[in-house]
Amino acid sequence: MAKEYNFREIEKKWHQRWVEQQTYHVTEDQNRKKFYVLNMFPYPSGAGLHVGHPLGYIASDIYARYKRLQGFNVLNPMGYDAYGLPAEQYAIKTGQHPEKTTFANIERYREQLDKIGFSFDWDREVRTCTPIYYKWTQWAFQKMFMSFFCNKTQKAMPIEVLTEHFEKEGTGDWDVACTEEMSFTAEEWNSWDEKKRSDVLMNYRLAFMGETMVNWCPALGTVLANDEVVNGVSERGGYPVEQKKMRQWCLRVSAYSQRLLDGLETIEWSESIKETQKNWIGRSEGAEIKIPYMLSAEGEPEGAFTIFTTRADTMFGVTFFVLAPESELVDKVTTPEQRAAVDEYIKYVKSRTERERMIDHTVTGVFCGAYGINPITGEKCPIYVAEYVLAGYGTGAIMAVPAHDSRDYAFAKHFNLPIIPLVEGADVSEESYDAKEGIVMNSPRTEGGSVNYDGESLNLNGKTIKEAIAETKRFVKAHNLGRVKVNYRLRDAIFSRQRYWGEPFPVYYKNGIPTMVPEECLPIELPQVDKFLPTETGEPPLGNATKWAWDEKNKKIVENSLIDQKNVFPIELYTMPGFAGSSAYYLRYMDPHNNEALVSDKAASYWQNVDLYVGGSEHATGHLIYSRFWNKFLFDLGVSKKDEPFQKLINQGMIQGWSSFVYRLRNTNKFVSFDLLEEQYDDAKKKNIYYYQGTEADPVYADISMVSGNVLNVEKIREWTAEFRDAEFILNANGQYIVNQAIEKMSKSKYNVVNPDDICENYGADTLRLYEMFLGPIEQSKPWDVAGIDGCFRFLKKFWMLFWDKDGQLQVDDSEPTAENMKSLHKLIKKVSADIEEFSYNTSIPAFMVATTELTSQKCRSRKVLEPMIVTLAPFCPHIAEELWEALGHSTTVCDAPWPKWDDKYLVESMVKMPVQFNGKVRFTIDLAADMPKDEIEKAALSAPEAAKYLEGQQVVKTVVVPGRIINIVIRPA
RNA sequence: GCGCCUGUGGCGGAAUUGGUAGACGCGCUAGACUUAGGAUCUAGUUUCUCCCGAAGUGCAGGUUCGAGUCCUGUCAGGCGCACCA
Repeated sequence: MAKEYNFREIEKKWHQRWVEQQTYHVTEDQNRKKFYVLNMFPYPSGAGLHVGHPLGYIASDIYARYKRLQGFNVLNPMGYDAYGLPAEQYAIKTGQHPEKTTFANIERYREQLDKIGFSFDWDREVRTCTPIYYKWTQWAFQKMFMSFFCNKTQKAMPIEVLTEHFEKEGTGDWDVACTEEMSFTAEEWNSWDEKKRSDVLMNYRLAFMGETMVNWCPALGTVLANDEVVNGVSERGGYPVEQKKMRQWCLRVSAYSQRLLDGLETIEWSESIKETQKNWIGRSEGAEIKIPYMLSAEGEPEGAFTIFTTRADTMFGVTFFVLAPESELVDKVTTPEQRAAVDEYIKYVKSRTERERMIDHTVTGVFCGAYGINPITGEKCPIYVAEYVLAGYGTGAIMAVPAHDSRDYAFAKHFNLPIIPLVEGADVSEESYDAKEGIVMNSPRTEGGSVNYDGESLNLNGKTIKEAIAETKRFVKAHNLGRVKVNYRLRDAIFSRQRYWGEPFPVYYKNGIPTMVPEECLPIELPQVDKFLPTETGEPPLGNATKWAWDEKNKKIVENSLIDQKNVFPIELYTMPGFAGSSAYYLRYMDPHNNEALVSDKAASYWQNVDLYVGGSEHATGHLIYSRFWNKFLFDLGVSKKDEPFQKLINQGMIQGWSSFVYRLRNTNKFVSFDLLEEQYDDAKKKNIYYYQGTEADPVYADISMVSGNVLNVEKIREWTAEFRDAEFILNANGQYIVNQAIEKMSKSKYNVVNPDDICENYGADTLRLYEMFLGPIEQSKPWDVAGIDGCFRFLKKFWMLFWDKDGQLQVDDSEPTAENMKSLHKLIKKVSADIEEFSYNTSIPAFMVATTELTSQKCRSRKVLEPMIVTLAPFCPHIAEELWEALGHSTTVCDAPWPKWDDKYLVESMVKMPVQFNGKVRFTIDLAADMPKDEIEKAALSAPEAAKYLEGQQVVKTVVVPGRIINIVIRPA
């Protein structure tokens, strides 16, 4: 009887063994080099793991195991991003405490993960919702509150440094990051009371409370960060989002804009994700220019506002100015005559949702009545209010150059404003010329068309646009008309949410002043509430807590009834957003049980930062920005030891599922087979509409388990839900019901989820691991398709049979391997080593298959070949590798074996390959030994047996050695 | 509109620095062993052609002795940002 590959027994055995022997437990071993592998930790959703989740985990596990075999001390932890909206919404619906459902989901995740055989060190598990973990989230927030950012040194510093400065010099000319630029003297600062100083400091703190425009989602009852809003609706749930001015906690992420941009140059991330971050940060170099304005066409200027432009060269083409409707300036520049029109316009703008504004780009706007004076030309131009100018970017005011900006152009055409071309040869009769190329003209248009400052007036005619921009900036700066300015699109992150299931803020309100709970009292634990909804008075859910007040003297949380505003004060009702807990978790893994520090200096110094980070690219503008920001702050504090948290990033693609649709005739309970429907494209809705005998049919999801191929199992779907039980199914001529299929993201709501447990059950974890890697390049999205899984399973069976004879006896001996054996082995080692380094695991699997087939047909028995084979396979399929390793008589785990080294000497078969004739020449490819001199290459080529048949009877005229490994031999027929 | 990425058989996808295109798997075809096979094994499988042979990596050019790979243009698909001045 042959010995069967019994994966169930093998995998169960080794899962137990690994736990008993703590095979994957790591400590800070100073004698070994560290390697830190990290997966983006999952949110434990109620749906459990699907086959897409493990894709990245398997890829990183292979790398972690490979690095360990190479002798590195590998940290490969796992945990849970446990705060989140779904658990809270489930709680609102059912009354179940989110902690209960979250922990239940975590148990389920753990069970599923354990089946796949990862090398995680579970002793280091973190859960963001546990007090021991979020203590350090709160701690970091407090540190940010107690810090400001110096633009000169580009570093965070303690806020005391700034207050000392204010006491002595007021604002002075210290360039620090702030919400709005302020200017006050030391006397003023010293005269202010505590409340006023607190308000002023909010302008500088890295974590601050600010009155800002926020994305308010009424359906979710909370504010959202910019990256949580997609196409004007909430990312979760797809509810409408509106702009609202609210007091919220914010993080001054924008202070780090330049460092976030510069850091991208030092890390190994894909170009596309770096590009996405660059776009999101959105650096633009330009100039701010002061524009004096007057309320009537005659008279003296009454004030000035500032505009921002990247095209300073176009100052001579300005024909009007535009303010954002939300800008505070609007009020000042509106004349009594225009007041009614402006008010009405602003009312109109406010009535529009974010989404409407995004989709609809019709030209709207209104004249304010005032005129701005162009400081370069001295011309007076009308000031408009229009929604195409955004309050949040630049100064919320622009100079309009219709000839060279398409938005200004559309506006000018609509309101019949003049258009002045400034570039030679540019035709602006139909559209604007936006390109930054060409020679400047009309600048100035006439003699004296350029205002003289201190004996100098600007003339740009004949210059290239690039030169003209530089020259104008110089001019503006030299004559104090404005300043050179770099703007960033990156906004500060809104850091508070009106929800229950999140980290509470360690903040109480002392007579209206936000005050930090002392550090030694952390964490402030999330209070119990009986309802998870907002209170009747519209307070956030924490308003339902009855014991949520801070006793300042006794330093503890007490009943709300004790609030007296002398010793006992109310605690913050907001909670932190999802990204709070996930921003520094990689540091916590280094030292997860430490209650004295986020991470000890010793652990942080040893592990440094994450060498390899694996996760989805959907976090490009969220987590991956926040986390880099958070880390840079902690780096400034000296807690983190590296400026960038994630050295190398691999974005695994999504595994998509096949969704199936059945079609219900509208207002009936009849379902029609897809092939009987007529299809029509609807331009307005941009999708296909289906009809059956004139009645429209609506798609309904059918669970993937009820479909084989594209045929629906009608009996099964009847049992599925009540909706289908009594339905009538109209079948096609073959008596089948055909479904429509589409490839979509795997999701519970689309009924297309494939669970990895089934694969583990039927084929084993090793096959699942192998197959997920074999599906295609790790970074690509691809649909799940079980078609090829048998191939992987067959391979493992073949590999297994390499070791056992017909009677189930081990057939490995100590014989010397043949040259052929060694070639098969070393080819494999070379290929797999290179593939793992480059994350192209999908191509190492064929190499395994080829080597196994070759060694099987060679009847290889040699331990010297088969043992390294096992080690090479171990990162991919650890269970089968362990089993065989043990069978070969080893008492230690295969994880501690050395990774085999390949040797080229077994691979070079012959010196000369591929002789080809052309134009009287013969061309050879030669495998070069390391430093072979040129004349030896020639000699080898000419004397090679393969060359003989081409060179026989011919006269060699010339030989040319091309750099690389090509040699051309010119011959003349004898 | 701006930026980034990708185009190779029926399918997923391979092809060191430019060097025999289509590895490996799926599917398909034929055969073997079988009562049977959706088990296993063997052979074949880019296209055209009776064969010899020829063509062939979205399309059109270019560089090169030689291009899937490099360059230019173009088309198609995907992703990101988007009245960002």
